[in-house]
Amino acid sequence: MKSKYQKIKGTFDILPPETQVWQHIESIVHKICKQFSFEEIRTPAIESIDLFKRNIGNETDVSKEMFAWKDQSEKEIALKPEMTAPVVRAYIESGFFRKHPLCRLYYIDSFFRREKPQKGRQRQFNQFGVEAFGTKNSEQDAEIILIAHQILKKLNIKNTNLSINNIGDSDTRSKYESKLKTYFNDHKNNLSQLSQTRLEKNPMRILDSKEKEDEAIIQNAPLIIDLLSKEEKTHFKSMLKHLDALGIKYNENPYLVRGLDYYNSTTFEITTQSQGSQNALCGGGRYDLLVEKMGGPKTPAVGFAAGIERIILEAKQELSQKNIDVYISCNNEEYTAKGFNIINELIENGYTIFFDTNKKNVKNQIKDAVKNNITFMLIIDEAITAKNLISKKEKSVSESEILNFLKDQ
RNA sequence: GUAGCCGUAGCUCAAUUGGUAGAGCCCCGCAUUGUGGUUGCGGUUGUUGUGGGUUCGAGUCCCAUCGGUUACCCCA
Repeated sequence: MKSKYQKIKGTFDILPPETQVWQHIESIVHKICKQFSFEEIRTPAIESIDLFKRNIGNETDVSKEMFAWKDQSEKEIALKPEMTAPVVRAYIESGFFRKHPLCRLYYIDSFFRREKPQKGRQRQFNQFGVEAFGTKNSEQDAEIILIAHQILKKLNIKNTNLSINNIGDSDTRSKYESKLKTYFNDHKNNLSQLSQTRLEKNPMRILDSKEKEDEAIIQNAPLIIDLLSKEEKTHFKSMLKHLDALGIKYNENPYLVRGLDYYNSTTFEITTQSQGSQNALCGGGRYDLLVEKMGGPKTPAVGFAAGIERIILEAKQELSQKNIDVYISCNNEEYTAKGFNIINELIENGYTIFFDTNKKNVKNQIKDAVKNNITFMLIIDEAITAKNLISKKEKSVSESEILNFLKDQ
């Protein structure tokens, strides 16, 4: 049907029965996070635009892709494009760190980015994620990865690939970036056309290149791990040891270096092997300096975020049928009050009912009930007929006998 | 932001070189079967995404626009 209105570009409705899939994922996230003693945080959909501009990364790129506007008092507002900055803001603003030296939070929420929509990439999209503040120990990095691993496992997502790297501090990174630039410049003529333009704008992107001619050059590129401090190397090694102990398979990926300005030390990403460029399910890492940069006390932190839309593309879950216990037919207006009283009692006793307020004729109601796999049917008129649609038993009952009839079958 | 492809009933799709917009499923009703996953008959649903243009005539050709999709850019 043609609607007078249509949804905004890059947004989508989640309709039944697909809502079941979303509920399923959300319940698993809640459950696993709580098992690890992470607590849920919810923050506003809108924030001051500076929160993101200043703290996420390249200022112009970031603001270009945000939904932002000036409100009536000329204040610049943005719909949140991600959750780390709002969580850190709330963490500092609430003084939470005073009560909880080790603060562990998780969220499930919608975010907004004004990008061109693609498969698995919408303008309003949904993520869940966790953030742990207060320790720089490698056990916390490993626990974060374990949570992501457990959630994906419970969602029955197979063929995932965990890539891990350590990118050191921002000093290391800028050193590495210039080293990389020099290296690629030396091999400029052999690089693909695309990568030659990247060389000026974003040399680290070349490491992700899919062009064949770039492969060999990338393989011999300098590695960031060689520039790491002794401390960082130890941290990295012990985290990998924890993962080994857990039997979690990983890939050391020295090229996993791009990302936000605020990341340091551990970074990781979980991808699937299915095709297409949008294959990252989950990404995260350490951001030990962000809390301090945003005006809080010096607090190390680590976390991840996972895209629910992409996970749904991977988790091909079977939809369960509607689970209705009792089909109610009450077509005679004279007995509507009686019908409603029965319905109310069934609900209070935990039954799921379907009341045909359309008042189709009884024959078609029976067909309807059978088609929907409903076991019991109550036909309420002057008398009440209770039917078991499977055993085909049928009985005329009084109002007080209904519950017994349902139990006995 | 750039480029390619696509848009017909609630869904899946037809419609010859431009010539009366259709089918299946779903839904609704009637009958039939042993009142129940059967079968038969009948019925509803469209400004062919929207707006212009060419033409005697446009779902079909042209332009614009909106939306979807794929690749690039980017990816918090």
